[in-house]
Amino acid sequence: MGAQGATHSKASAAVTGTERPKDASAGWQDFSPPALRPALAAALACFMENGYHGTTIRQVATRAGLSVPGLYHHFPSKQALLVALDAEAMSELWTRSTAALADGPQSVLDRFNRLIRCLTLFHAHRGELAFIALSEIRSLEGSARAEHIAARDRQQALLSGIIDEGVAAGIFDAPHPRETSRAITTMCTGVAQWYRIDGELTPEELADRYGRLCRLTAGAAVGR
Amino acid sequence: MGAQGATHSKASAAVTGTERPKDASAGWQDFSPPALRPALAAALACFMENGYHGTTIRQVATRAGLSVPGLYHHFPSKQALLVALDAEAMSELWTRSTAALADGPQSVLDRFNRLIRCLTLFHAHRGELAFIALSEIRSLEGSARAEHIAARDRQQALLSGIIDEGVAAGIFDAPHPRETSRAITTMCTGVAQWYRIDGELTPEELADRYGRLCRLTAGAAVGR
DNA sequence: CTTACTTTACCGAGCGCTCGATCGGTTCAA
DNA sequence: TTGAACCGATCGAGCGCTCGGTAAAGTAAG
Repeated sequence: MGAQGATHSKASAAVTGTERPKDASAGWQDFSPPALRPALAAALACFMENGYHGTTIRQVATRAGLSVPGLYHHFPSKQALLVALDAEAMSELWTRSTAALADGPQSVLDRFNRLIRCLTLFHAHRGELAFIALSEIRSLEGSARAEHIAARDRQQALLSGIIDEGVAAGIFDAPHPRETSRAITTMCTGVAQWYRIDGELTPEELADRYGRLCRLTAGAAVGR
Repeated sequence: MGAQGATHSKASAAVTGTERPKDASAGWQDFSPPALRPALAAALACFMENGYHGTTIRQVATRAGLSVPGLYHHFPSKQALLVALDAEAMSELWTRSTAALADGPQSVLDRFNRLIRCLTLFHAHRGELAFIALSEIRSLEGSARAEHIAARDRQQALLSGIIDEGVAAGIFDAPHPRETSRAITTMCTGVAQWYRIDGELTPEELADRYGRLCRLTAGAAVGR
């Protein structure tokens, strides 16, 4: 765990260009508006189809209904599109995760359940954003990659901290907490790779099922 | 290096010739030689660093110690390099998995344990190959993509079939076998994303830990 | 053992094209 | 009158790929 204390609402609204209620404690389960600027939404769709290097700025511009210079009016480079998408993904997940942890009973199992629910809902609702942020790390240039990795480690520490707590308290039976935590993270981020919002399960149903699976994996008493 | 006697062979002629022992039932846990032709090994290294679209033919050629036309003497196109790597990954995993299932006691739990062990060992030892096969699906053109997906579904069916059996037999407690099977697959393939062969754990230690995690996730009696 | 021919393995040079990015504009609401 | 929003035309660099060749090893008839 680290000491990051008072890092509250920052540049997220500036990134999306839209104002959002941003309740600090509640609202981490609300996912109504995608809320990406048109150029970013177009870039996200293109990156999903062909990857960052497989996408041309002409494709992004066409998808955004712009000419190439029109696109460059909003973003200075192709790389900036990727960096903005990545920052949006990481900051939204962090904001929601910390809100979920703060919102409700503070027992280890309660916080574990809410964090798993948050991770699952996020990767179901924001699957494309999460997928690009995860799969295009190596396309991030210069300091952007280091910043992404720092954000990812900080995020990962939320879960592994809770698991360590749970093991110490005897709530979880996990002889190798590192692998347990990594496996659970992988399960949840993996949702972004296959879940479709128009499939059989709602994100909430999925979150319930994954909650149970993750408790099992962590060696907790089952429940539900 | 290698003062005398011991024949730690370079064996590049045999490697290029693509002959392998091919033990039918045992040997699915043996992972000694990477055994890729030089051009393929170079392509794999480049794709790992920059992805398929982010890699140039010139980079692959340089890494293989060849000129560009020299590389094209061995493979007809950049796409053919990717297809060959993908086919190698999928067929090796399939061969090992079916061998693991056939090799030993046939109870549901025994087969489950061996398949998980096989999946974990493969993704630990052949992480780069598995990672490219998983992450560059969308870079496969034409029928190659459909063939990859067919191979992947066939592979996935091995695990989900066993889980269905186990649920029917009361060995596993999994009210939603589809999600359980998908979660376990994700956990095992995820190994390729973070495991380093020179890290703290040997592949065998990792396989033991993941075996326990997967039994927990499937709702089996724990063991070990 | 020579000679003639084939095969394998490669490379220097460069083709046609597309890439990300830019320049010098025009439009239009405030 | 301004400045944000936008575009047609185009740039140099670099892309995947190919052309025409060379050097060496293999093959086999004379």
